Amino acid sequence: MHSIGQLAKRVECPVETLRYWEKEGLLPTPYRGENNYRWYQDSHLERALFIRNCRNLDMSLAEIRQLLSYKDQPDIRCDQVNRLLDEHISHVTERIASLTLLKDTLESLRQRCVTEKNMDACEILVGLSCDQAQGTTDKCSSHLRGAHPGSSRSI
Amino acid sequence: MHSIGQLAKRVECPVETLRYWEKEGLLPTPYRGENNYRWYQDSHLERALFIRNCRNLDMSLAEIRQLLSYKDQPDIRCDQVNRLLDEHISHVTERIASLTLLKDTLESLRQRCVTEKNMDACEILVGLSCDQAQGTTDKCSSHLRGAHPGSSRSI
DNA sequence: TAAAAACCCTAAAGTTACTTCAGGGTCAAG
DNA sequence: CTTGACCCTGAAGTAACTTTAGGGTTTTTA
Repeated sequence: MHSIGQLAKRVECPVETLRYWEKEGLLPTPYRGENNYRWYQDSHLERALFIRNCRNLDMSLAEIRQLLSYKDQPDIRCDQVNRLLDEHISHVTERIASLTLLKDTLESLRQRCVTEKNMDACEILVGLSCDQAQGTTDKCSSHLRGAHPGSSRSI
Repeated sequence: MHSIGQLAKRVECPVETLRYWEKEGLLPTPYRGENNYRWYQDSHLERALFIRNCRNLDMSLAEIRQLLSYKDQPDIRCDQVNRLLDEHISHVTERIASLTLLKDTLESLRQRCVTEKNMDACEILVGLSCDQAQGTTDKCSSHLRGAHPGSSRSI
């Protein structure tokens, strides 16, 4: 039996995140002591590790929910797991490609101003003001986050 | 003079986004007709294009706000613009590196299940349940989004 | 000319995956 | 017995919108 703090240490995530996963139905509700504290079994630990591993692999909670539901039906075929993973991999691949394009655009934009000029002569600002589409218009990545995520998931 | 719908077409973004940028102080409040409709001038168009271009380059609204404030002081030196861009480029570079690592991990995980097994024998699920940290623990990218952004910014 | 379609408005809530905050119990150590 | 570490809940905040609800206006079509 682990307290929520102990579980958090083992899983290397904040206590609040565990409570959040529980509220979202990803982590089963644990036993409560008479002081209303949560007490977790090893099965909870395993599940929490699974979730954290998936999150480290940048899967969404929706994807993880899917995966968990597959996992809870041991008798069916696992090709759906394979498919989910394949799709996730292709999303990541797409995102890499789009960010690489982005980087090229940013670097060529940066090249336009190598000397220190005044603002009104800065070629970067000129480049940004024009009507041509700059960078990826990003039709692809409706699924993958871009360049400014929330704060980190460190312990 | 453009109506908000016309501006949205030119800028290739939803009408709601323009109203949002205005509320956030990025786009100046336009003239209002007697029916309370917004009417934009060419200066608004230019500004909106600037913002959209920056967004296409995956800059945050905070970064854009900075850039716009530089732009509004034509007499000062533009080295701050260069610095902002350099930082943004390095964020994007970091994110690419971390996603590339991620992809490797995902692909090696995917290799573990090439045949169709039952769920309880699926090596992928086994791999995801283990205690070892999988993928990037992502200490770097407190600034760059990951793999699941909001819905796209298409028109 | 009247009704339907297209366009405009505001304010508020929803999205993701948490984090932070406010306010308050519980427990072990000194 | 009090200080600090730990636990609880519920609500609000984060980014950059999107969606919804509810309601005007203008243009088009029948």
